[in-house]
Amino acid sequence: MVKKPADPANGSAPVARQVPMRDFSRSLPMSLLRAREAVMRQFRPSLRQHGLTEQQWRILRALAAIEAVEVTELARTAFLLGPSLSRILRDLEARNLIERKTAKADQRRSMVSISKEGVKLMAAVAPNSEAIYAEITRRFGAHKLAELQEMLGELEHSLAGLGSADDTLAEG
Amino acid sequence: MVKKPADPANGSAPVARQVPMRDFSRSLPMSLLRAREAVMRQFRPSLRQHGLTEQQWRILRALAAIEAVEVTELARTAFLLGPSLSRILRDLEARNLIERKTAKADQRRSMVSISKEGVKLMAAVAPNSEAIYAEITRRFGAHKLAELQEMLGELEHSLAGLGSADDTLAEG
DNA sequence: GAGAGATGCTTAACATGTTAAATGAATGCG
DNA sequence: CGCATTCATTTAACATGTTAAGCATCTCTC
Repeated sequence: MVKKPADPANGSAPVARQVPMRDFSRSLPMSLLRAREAVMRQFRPSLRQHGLTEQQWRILRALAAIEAVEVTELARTAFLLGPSLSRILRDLEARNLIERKTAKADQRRSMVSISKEGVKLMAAVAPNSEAIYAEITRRFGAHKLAELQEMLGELEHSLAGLGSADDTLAEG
Repeated sequence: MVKKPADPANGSAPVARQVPMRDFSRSLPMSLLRAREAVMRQFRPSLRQHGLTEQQWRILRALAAIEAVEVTELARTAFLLGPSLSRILRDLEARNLIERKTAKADQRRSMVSISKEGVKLMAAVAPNSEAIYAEITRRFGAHKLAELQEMLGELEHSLAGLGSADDTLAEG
């Protein structure tokens, strides 16, 4: 089952290599994507057993650390866009894992907090998560892990304030 | 607009801190997610102007380097799951950016290749992408960028062969 | 060479990412 | 006060992530 090296007399397209670019698989976005997937692959099965998605878990974790937050701030904390968060909160509320009540001062704002049931669920999941994280740290090395996160933070920082406005960088 | 430090007489939930975990925002998955988002934010506007999503662009790039590939191998190369790829190929084919034909030897396999139009589109987008990548490299530093990718690769490697089977790591 | 199982791809169903528009409530200004 | 504007959140619409199921086709074995 070895592929033939080429076959220019194909009829369709000896098209390749006409658009020179970096090796695709070594681009920074791909490296980041693959690395993150490798990490998340470790957590997903455990979360799944508790009926939680990665994003739902992010929200519960964010909520566990505080009394209550506005939706907008929660979106920033959990790194989710408003519409995604809106849907997820609807579902989490239906499952009684969170509670919502509109703020007194400003009727537009909605204060979100984790429920008693939510806390129980977190208590059930957290040990697994911590164990998995510990294993990842052990395999990769605690020092290197800290170094990596440092670099990721710097990368983020060095790109801050670039893609905000509609610069004339595209479509000549 | 400063949040009150606490308000235990709230009625709902002085729930916080009952489930001790790492600081959420400093977890490895979050760091990777934020870093990748910071990078992709730079590319999306340019791609969007050409009516391409990030994933569609990945596929075209992967196809530009070869004559033709089977769908399964393309999925591996572009790091997409089968179902996602299937849908995207359907759309790209409808836009005449790719071509498909079933393999002679094995009727199950479908060989995918980029079309002439696809090549033209790539030629239009590639310069922008390269310019953006160059700017990112300039800002973050070429050396650090290489170092980062090296570490990401190591992370991936160190986690290879962990989350494959359904270990008894979860739900006691 | 016929049926059991494996393989390659697609479809289905549900959850999220992403952008635009809608809704409802606060704010500013005449 | 009346109304346009702004703001917080939700809804809508489309694309993708993710798992499971479906459908051909191929392979292997008897």
